[in-house]
Amino acid sequence: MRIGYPCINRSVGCTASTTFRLASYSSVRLETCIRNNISCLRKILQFNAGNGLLFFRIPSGLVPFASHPICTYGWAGRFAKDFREIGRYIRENNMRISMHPDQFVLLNSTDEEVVLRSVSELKYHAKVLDLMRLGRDAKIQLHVGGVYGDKESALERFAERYARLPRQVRKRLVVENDGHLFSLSDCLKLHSLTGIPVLFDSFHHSLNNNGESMRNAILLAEATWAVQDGPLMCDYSSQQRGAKRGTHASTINLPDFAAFVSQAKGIELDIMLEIKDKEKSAIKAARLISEAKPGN
DNA sequence: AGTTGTCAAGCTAGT
DNA sequence: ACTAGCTTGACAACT
Repeated sequence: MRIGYPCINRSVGCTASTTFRLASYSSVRLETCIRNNISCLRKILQFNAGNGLLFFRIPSGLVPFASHPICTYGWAGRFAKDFREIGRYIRENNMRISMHPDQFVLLNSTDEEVVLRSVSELKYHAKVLDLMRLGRDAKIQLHVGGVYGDKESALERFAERYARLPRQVRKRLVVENDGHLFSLSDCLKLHSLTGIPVLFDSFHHSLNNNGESMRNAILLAEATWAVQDGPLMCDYSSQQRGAKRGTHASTINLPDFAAFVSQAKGIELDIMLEIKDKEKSAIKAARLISEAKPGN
């Protein structure tokens, strides 16, 4: 079981997703920005390795404007060697990687333009992982998208468009249950239509479910992952005490986390902690896991 | 130096 | 009609 956190590390003193305004775009500006982001990504991965955190979500903003028409700069060639080195570091340390395109990526939109932009953005995400030469277990996670007034046809549109995606994208794409529209059972329906693996978000599941127990839900999601896809990926968060329902906790509640892990007993999975204090909570969780392991 | 309006992109639910 | 929320605030113009 690998433990990780998404995108931002507040200890290393840099971010791997610095950006700039479209209005001030230039290839020089972009190159500088990418160089800084890549260098920070290295630092974060080293920090993670040193702290037993082997699961990380690479921010979508690593290469700003990568899928925008303004970007004609050959960043993939220019930074090919850097991506390869980072990929080697990831593999040598047995790390797991995910990416999560932002809310504008909607495969099932009723607007064809939105779909086209979404596919470009997905290709960019796949390109980053391919440049790192990561295996098929490095995943791109997406929500189903909007309902557009009819959930069944929204699911069908996703399935149709998934089938037509380039292989490089399709082999990495996984779908995640969300907290108010598409539940685990909706995602499982999508899996039966397409074969797409289902990334299980435990917090979303607690907000939006069809009565499945936590353990049963984990088992159902786990069954959608083929061997080549790697172990089941899970997003984990807990409710901030006293805050509005759906608010992520500011720091990890270890007893809650231990209870979740016990629900997954005997199931191989990697867990990403969507908790506001990021690596701080992840380190606590990873320590809990390694102390619980016999022989450690 | 610190504050604040705005930033490529979409949709839903709550107010 | 407007805004918060979503995987993640930060850029850049202004005071």
